[in-house]
Amino acid sequence: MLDIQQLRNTLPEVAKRLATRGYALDVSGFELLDATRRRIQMHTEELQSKRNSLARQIGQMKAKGEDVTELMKEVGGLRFKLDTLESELKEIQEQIQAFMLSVPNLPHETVPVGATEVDNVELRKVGDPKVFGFPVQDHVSLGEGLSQLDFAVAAKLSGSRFVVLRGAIAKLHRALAQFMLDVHTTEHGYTEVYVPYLVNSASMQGTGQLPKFAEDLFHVAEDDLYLIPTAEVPVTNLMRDEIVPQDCLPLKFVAHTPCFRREAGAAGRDTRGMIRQHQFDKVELVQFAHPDRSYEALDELLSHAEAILRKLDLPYRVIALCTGDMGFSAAKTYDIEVWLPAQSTYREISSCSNFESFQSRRMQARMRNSRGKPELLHTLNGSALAVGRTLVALLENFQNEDGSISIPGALRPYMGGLEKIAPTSN
RNA sequence: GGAGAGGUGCCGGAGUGGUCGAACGGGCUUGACUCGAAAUCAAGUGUACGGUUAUCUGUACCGUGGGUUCGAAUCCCACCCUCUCCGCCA
Repeated sequence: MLDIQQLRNTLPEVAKRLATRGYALDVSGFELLDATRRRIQMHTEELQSKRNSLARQIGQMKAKGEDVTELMKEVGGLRFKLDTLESELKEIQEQIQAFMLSVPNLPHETVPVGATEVDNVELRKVGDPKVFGFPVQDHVSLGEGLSQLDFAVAAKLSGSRFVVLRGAIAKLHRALAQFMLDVHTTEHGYTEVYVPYLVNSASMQGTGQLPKFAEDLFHVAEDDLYLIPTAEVPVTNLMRDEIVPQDCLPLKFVAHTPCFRREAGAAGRDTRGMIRQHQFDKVELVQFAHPDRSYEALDELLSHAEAILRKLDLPYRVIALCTGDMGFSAAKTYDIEVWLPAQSTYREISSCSNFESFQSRRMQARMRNSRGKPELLHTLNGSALAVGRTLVALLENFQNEDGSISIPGALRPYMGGLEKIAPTSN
């Protein structure tokens, strides 16, 4: 949520910046709404003030045993008018709140301006795509060839966009998550947290999934709880309605969780394989930063995600998303894309964003600043990494001609020393 | 799931219809004392939204949402959460 003061005071500039991400701010609609609100609010508060002072007088006079029928009559006359005004005020404030919740974040000034992903800017490529001396297979045929990746049985259990892993590949999947958690906690200074996978609507609103993106979420109607689409939701909401001392910043958390997404708008996209599933695991980094230092924190967080790919010897590139391609809540986003040889392309494996105060304003996540006043802090997060897609990348990049998979050195300690996954591996 | 207790400011904790935005204590800030610190003393210290603007001022907020009343932290209703006991249970 944007700062409503900023909207009032610099409406044309805000509209212009939002236009760069393809969002048409309803300027006149907002102006009308806000002007109406102001008029009703002033009128309401004036009458409330009058009522309060009369009520106070009645109390004082009654205490002295004086007659109050005149005053009672006067205050009674206010009542109907006040009831009407108060409900009008409430309604318009709800409208303004709904409006504010629907406006996306302002792009940071360093974000490249553009309409779609073709305008994204590649910042760097790291590692060279390996040249294979044989026809490469994709992860589906590799995994099914090893009888360790099973989409058919998953469809029987749950439908499309699910997978069952078996044997060494299931273990490799687990190893990846353990490895990532260990690197972030021991080398990058993150505190590991274990969090609920079901959250309430206030949490979803805090990070921006609600109210606009309900169709992307799995909702348990009976309990009005949502399955988390990313650990960002529960971990960021740890600080909802909290005020922390500024010297404890930055707060850095890492969590490994499953993520659940309905993929409602993705019909027909990435239907083959593990790229786009209803359920996948992710190791997520979340930082709460001082507002003056959140962009340093973003660079740092990005480097933490990259570190995993470097340690795994996976070729990747880093992309700065353009204004039109960024998510609703982000002020600036870097994507990391990993090389997938079977598709001869880079595919997203991480997304690292600074949300500035967009989420913290919704959540009222604050710090006490040097003047002793509460001030919104900045929130950041990034995948480090999406476990399922990392598994895909490993299978494809470390495949051998015989269909076996070599295991990168960094993961062998987590695989009981196993160097290669062959059809018989468990 | 059943029974009981409770949810108040940064924290602890008073407050059962009227000047309560809220006693008291702690914390924090500033000042005094001190070479400095501690201790002590004094003063200050909620959030949000308006109006006016270096000031001052109005309104709202005591788990959430309704209701009663001239007036609600205080009374009524519903819901949420926490704790204790019982039941159940990975």
